[in-house]
Amino acid sequence: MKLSKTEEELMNHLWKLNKAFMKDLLEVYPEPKPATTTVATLLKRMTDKGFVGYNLFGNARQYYPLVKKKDYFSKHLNGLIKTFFNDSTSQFASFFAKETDLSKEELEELRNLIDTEIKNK
Amino acid sequence: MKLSKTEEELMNHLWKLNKAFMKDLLEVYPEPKPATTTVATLLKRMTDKGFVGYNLFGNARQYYPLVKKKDYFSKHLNGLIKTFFNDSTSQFASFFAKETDLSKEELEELRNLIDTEIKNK
DNA sequence: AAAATACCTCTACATTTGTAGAATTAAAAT
DNA sequence: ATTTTAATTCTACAAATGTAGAGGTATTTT
Repeated sequence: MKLSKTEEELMNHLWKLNKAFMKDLLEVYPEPKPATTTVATLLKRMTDKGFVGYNLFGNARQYYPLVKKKDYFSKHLNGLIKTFFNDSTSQFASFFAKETDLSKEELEELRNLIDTEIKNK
Repeated sequence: MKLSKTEEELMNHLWKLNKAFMKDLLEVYPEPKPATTTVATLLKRMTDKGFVGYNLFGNARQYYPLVKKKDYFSKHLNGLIKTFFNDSTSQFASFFAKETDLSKEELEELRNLIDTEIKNK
């Protein structure tokens, strides 16, 4: 199962907040904020899809993510890579290194990261 | 404008083939193949959205992509990065380096690529 | 030429998505 | 206790998506 674009956005807020009531979620939306019921609908759908859980406080709910961002994103990225790069991560990697607009500093940082990864293998 | 998931898949076939008639496109689908009309509908929608063009040969069309895979994908990836990494490419990069399952060899290759990129800056 | 093939457009329809009003309920504030 | 606030569920509806039948035309095959 997958989240839709708007659901993903909301999920992302939830990942940041970790735990949140409706109010908190509405707050992070920029103007013009969606209607409360809109967010409520989304949360309901996301709950049905198994991505969100909650604890009751009176009749209100404190929502929290049921999937880790990392996991969700990994799967996602793999889908992308599968679709666009014949399922080849390294093909994607080289695309990324070339086409992305990282600064020299960021690239150097990335290289260091990769070096560390290499040592751990 | 954006392509839907299924449209993307078809687009990807088109990128691979570069130029293709219906027949060619149907061929690349694994069993169970979709109905011809299904693919036709998709192609029509994609044409309307401006992602696909064609040349007439009799009443048949030879379709071709109007956007480069690279460009399409870049935009796409940026969307992802925006959604999940606070719009920070380098944050994504480090996620990628850590979470991806590249082999030592692939990582080394990637590092070399990055080195080259650094030199070009 | 007749038949078969390929492929197009139109139409259709169920699902999913984006958005939100109406009605309701529980908790908080006065 | 009454009003206000926050949040929920139900219902609704337009647009987008996935899928494909029906019907028509051009091209190729026999």
